[in-house]
Amino acid sequence: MQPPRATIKDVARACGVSTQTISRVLNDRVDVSPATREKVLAVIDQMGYLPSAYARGMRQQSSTLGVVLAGLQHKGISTTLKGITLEAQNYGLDLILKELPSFEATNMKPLIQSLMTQQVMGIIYAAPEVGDNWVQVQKSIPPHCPPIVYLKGNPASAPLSISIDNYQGAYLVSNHLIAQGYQNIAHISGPLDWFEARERRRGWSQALRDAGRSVGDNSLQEGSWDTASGHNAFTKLLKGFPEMDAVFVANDQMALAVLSCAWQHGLKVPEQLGVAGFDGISESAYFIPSLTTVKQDFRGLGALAVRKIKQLQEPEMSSSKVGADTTILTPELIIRASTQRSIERA
Amino acid sequence: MQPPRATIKDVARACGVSTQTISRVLNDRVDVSPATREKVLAVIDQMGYLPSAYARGMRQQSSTLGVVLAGLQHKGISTTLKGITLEAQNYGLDLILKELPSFEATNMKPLIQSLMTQQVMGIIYAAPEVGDNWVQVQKSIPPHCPPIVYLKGNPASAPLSISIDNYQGAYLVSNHLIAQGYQNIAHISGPLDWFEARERRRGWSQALRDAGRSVGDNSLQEGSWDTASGHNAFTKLLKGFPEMDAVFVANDQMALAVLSCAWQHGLKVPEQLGVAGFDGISESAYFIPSLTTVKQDFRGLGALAVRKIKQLQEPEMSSSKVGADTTILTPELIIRASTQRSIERA
DNA sequence: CGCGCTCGATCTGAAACACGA
DNA sequence: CTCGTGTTTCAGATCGAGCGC
Repeated sequence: MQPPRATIKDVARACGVSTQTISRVLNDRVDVSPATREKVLAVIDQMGYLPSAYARGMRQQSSTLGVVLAGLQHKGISTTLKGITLEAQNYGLDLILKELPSFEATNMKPLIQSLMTQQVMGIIYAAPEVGDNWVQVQKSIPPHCPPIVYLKGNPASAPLSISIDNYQGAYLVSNHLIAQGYQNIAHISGPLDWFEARERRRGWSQALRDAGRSVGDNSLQEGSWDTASGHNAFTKLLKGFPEMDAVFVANDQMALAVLSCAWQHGLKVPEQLGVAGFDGISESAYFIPSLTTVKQDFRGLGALAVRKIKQLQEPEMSSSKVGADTTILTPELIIRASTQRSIERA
Repeated sequence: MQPPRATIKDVARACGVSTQTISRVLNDRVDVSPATREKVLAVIDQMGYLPSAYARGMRQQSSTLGVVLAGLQHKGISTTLKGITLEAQNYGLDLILKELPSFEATNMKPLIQSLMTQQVMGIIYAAPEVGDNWVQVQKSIPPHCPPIVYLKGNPASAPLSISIDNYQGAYLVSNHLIAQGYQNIAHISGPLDWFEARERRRGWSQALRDAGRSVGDNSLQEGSWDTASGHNAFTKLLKGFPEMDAVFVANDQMALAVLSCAWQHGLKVPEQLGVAGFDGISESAYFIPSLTTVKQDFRGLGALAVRKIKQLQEPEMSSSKVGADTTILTPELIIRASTQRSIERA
């Protein structure tokens, strides 16, 4: 077999100095003579020595971040994670990832505990707020828990959170549909036990009411975010709300199914039916026709979360213990062909 | 401030036993009397004690997995990661994630070293094989490196690898286009410094040749996997290969752009133009028209990788040190409306 | 620059105890 | 009463690095 991995002692012996000197070189201290330092570095390189994070972690603050998320198959989640990984690497932080097996999973105590066992310096919680799982999370937080930054939930429910103004985005896009002259605007929502889904619905209904329109029960259908569910929901709307001439869909993936279904029924978009989505995934520019949507900066969201945790480590911050630190990002309306009946399609 | 976290000593003191007994309870040993065990568990729960993974890691084999990947924004990659996370949690493994900032990044030595510093038991390398970065990876592997399982690369280049038979998938779908009676079949490839892109192109050209067709330079355009690049590539094909009546696109996202562009030019799919993709992302069933594609089991790929590393830990395996352990998964052809000109579109 | 101690857990060897022969 | 046998427990050394002196 191969020899066990070299330790700091092996290096020390090979250099003819004490382990302390090696340690100093590793940590870039000044009190080592240039000659010794060079010699040590050479030996380290030659032996392929790497310090043990475990041993080191016993004496120092860890530089590991925990991330809890759910639904990696959704583009918004995976893009957020990309933002997190890149920013964490910028700051030299390691990252331990946990994924909830399903959105309904409420018992995350073991996940949080496992992260605490790893001595993480902070936790980014990017799983959606569904039903009462927020309560479950709160109950799962053990004493001595590192700071947790919550993404994409109800900003009111957590002390440290970053979210996107779903209400505002939905209001903007609904208003745009009204301005384009559409009369009967339906909504396909996300699962209504999701906070984000409820906010988007609220933006839609408020925009209609502010424009003096009535909001009937038959103009709303609930989806599950999945493309397939968009198909079902739209089919029901066609039956139950035949006067519909526009629909605001709670995410782009379901909007894709609406476009597909409308095409199969020979409905012309945007002439006979206006369609708008939410999320602003890059593919939406290539839907047929290109999709009007509300763009969220998922990547920026992830990066911001990392920076927030990093800030909490600064000594001056930890003392001031900001009671509530809530950031709300504003989404951006992107107008494309699927809602512009006045002009030629691009 | 709050008191520091409880250690095993605190628990021992509170129970009036030695730390050794606590340790035994934590590790589910048999040699603890039921009374003592219960008492200890109660105190642990009451104090909110959690063992430190660092201290533990100094004496035992770690149960942490390292994952290196690139391109989380691509659906295939994020789905693979989902497979990895869920399977790892099945086995009680922790997971440290590293993402290459770009596909071109070749200097991954620091990433691998950082993982080794964390004493990972194995590494899953799911970044694509691009250009000569394979050579770079090899050079970056320090001595005493834990086993590395490579996903999606050239199976020949790594001892431990899992990949999907891109050649076979491409051959199947190209053959299908031929069988449907399409005469002039173009290809939009991925970036040709990617192994996978070259394999798919090879499958396409071989299928054409086997059918007695010639393969001209003007029937091939290179994309970058991104939807936008599909648009460019297709525009060039329209100009340079006007007799084209079908196109095999190297991934679904670029195929979306082809459908979009064809629609803008008034080209009817599948009647005037057959279109097929690769990957089998769930949205492709809702493209207009629904897309024929080659489905890869990304999730299964990730799960398999975890199991493979797990296997290597079994003592009987490590001794037999299998020289080359290569798994090649077979992709599945999914025939949808975009290539079926004989029948009505669904 | 180095010695010796420390971090928090695990491992080793052996002690303390109960039991029946 | 002593001796083995087996169970339960403990004190002390130990892992690899960092820190004070």
